[in-house]
Amino acid sequence: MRGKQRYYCKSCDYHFTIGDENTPQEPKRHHEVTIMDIARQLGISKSTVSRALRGHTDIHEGTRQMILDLAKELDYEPNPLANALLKRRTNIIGMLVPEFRHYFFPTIIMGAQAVLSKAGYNLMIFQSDESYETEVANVKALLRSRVDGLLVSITGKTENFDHFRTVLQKEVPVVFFNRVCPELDTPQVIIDDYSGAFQAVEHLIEQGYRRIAHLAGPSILQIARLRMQGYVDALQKHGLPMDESLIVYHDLTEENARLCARHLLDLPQPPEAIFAVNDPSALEVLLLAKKRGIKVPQDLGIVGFSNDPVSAIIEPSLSTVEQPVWEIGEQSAQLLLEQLEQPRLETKVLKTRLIVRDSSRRRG
Amino acid sequence: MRGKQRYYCKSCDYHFTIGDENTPQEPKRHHEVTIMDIARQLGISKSTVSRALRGHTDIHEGTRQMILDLAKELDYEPNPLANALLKRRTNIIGMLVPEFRHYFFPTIIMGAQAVLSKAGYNLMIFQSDESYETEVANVKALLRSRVDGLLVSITGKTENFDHFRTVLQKEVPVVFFNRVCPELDTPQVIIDDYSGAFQAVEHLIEQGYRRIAHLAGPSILQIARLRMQGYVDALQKHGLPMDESLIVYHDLTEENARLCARHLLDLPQPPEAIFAVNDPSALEVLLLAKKRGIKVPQDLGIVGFSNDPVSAIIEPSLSTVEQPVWEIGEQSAQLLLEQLEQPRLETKVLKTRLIVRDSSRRRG
DNA sequence: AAACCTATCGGGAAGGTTCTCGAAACGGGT
DNA sequence: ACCCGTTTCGAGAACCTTCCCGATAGGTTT
Repeated sequence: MRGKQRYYCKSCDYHFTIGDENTPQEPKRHHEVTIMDIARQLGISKSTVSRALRGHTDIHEGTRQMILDLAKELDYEPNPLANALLKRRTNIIGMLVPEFRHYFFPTIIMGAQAVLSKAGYNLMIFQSDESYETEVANVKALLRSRVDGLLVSITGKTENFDHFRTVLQKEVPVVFFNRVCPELDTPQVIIDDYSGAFQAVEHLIEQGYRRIAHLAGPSILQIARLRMQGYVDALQKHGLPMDESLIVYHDLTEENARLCARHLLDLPQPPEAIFAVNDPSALEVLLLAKKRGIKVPQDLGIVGFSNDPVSAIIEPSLSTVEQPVWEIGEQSAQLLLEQLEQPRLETKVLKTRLIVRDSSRRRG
Repeated sequence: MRGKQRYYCKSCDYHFTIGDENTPQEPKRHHEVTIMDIARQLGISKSTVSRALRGHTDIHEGTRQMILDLAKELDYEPNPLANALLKRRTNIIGMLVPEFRHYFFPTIIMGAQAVLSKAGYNLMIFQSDESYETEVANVKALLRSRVDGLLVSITGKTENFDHFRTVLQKEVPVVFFNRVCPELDTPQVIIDDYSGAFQAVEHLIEQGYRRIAHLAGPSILQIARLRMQGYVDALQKHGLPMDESLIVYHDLTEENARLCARHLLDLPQPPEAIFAVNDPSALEVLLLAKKRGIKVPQDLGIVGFSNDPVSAIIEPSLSTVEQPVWEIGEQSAQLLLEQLEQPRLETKVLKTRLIVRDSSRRRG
């Protein structure tokens, strides 16, 4: 069996036998080692090889060893394409994020990747760049690629969810994280945005700020609505009036955040403090205030959301609401893996924590 | 032809005909619309359908329309797995970066993705986390996934390149960018590190700094060696002595950068200025200096490399050498696409530009 | 009328794997 | 010597597509 003449094609890493049959079969033009090669050399069937490699039970121990040895010697790698075609499983997870310039989504991706690669899945990442059309196109592309599941954080402009309905119709599981979809029954990973925002605004009130503005996100996003609600309720709890003119919505792009910051500081009666929906936009406020010589925190208090690393090193350092970013990735991936086993609805809510820094501390 | 009774399985989005043959064939358990479905319903062969869909020529115009119409009606999507299996092309490009917490690599990825997705390729991204073992494992995983090509930036610890030799042996094209592999004949996208570093150090000298240290990268990396050489030559040109004790190497991790920064500032006779191999490490120096009350730029000049957005907003703002990050991604992808057509050696060198900011300006 | 040409289409293999079903082989019991 | 249960293995279909090679039909030419 094992003693046959084996040849090795150096240029392309291909092993083959000559005189196996009486036909001196020459090496095929392009050779990837397949289970058929192993079977031929061992004079057995491909079924047997497949079973041995797969660790199936009813295989003679000697035969299995022969196969395993030869497979290692030939450096055999199973072809995932053939497998995927047969099993309708690519072992690829699609991930869709709005952007990854800042630290937030990259970190989530890393968390997800850690979990998924341990489970034998690879990641295909797309970014919608806050464009609804791109998001739809990306979902389509992901579906075309036959990914096994989807990890999604939607854009700030996504109002129509038909593209995700298509996904669910094809029985491809979807887990939303951070920016979730409220009208679809899918598992989600979110944080307690409401209480995070509430704490942040209450903290500002405690520091003596009264006219507190909110640089909000697009109200179609749940995170934006919840943070807004936290803001509103905190004001109300402390008997402060809510001034509509102090609420300004932005679409989560950098330029737009800059515009909104200017709008707020240009107000005839500018706010004493600003609670921003995320750190990048809070940062825009902070930078503009610095440029104009507005004293932070004395004349303007600022609190952001998410604890971007920049917030700690900017001067004055930015108060913010920390959220477990890496863990969001992990949990989302974990949830998706469970969906792949058995679909069931589940929402994970992670905790936030207020980090008070210099941008909002003007007492004790 | 078209008038046959068609049924539609709502739960799984499957169209089928009954009474097509005399056997009332019921819908298969799991149904994805295939070209066979189209062929069956039209009473033609799958070859014809395939050709019509592929835009082949010798097909009757009427037939083609029928096929195209039905394909659209059934929402047919070609199965890329079957195609990939047959053509040995997955249309997936593997990308391997050391990390993507900072702005640098994410931006490169975005640039590459823009080019690749336009060309019909998808991206599979891995990060080695500055670990050689992870890099090797990732390359293997990418190869197992049968990617069509590789876009790689190596770790700071990669001395052995056998894993990339394996890739080339399998005739999978590789393009290195930023952190390239010197001993392999592959296309690369780099920047003029040498002159960038030279300018940076010369600028420090012009500002009157004399004892200039270099927080270097691992010397096995070409970028680190070139930047080091620029540093050395700039000193020499201006007749400054080179003090070995002022050169300290770090492995590009954050913790290690912090250690090295401390080491430099703890020196019995500390440097007057520090040129760092990249912005994140320059930032560590800056932060430590601030913490210790060392005046920047008066008592310590600092210049980084890469122009991370944080550098512009930190206080004092960080002088740095700008490089066209997005373009590195674009060009790498472009080069890889060319490799896929026809392998040929090419190295693209992009320009850098010194940006002088507050951390190094103490004159004029 | 026979031969030929062109336009259009079908059959079947290939790509690499897994899985079902069934078939040998072998040992032991009667 | 026959039957039966196990153990071990092989044949072939299926997954979905593309492509090569022929085949058929109709019309055209001689």
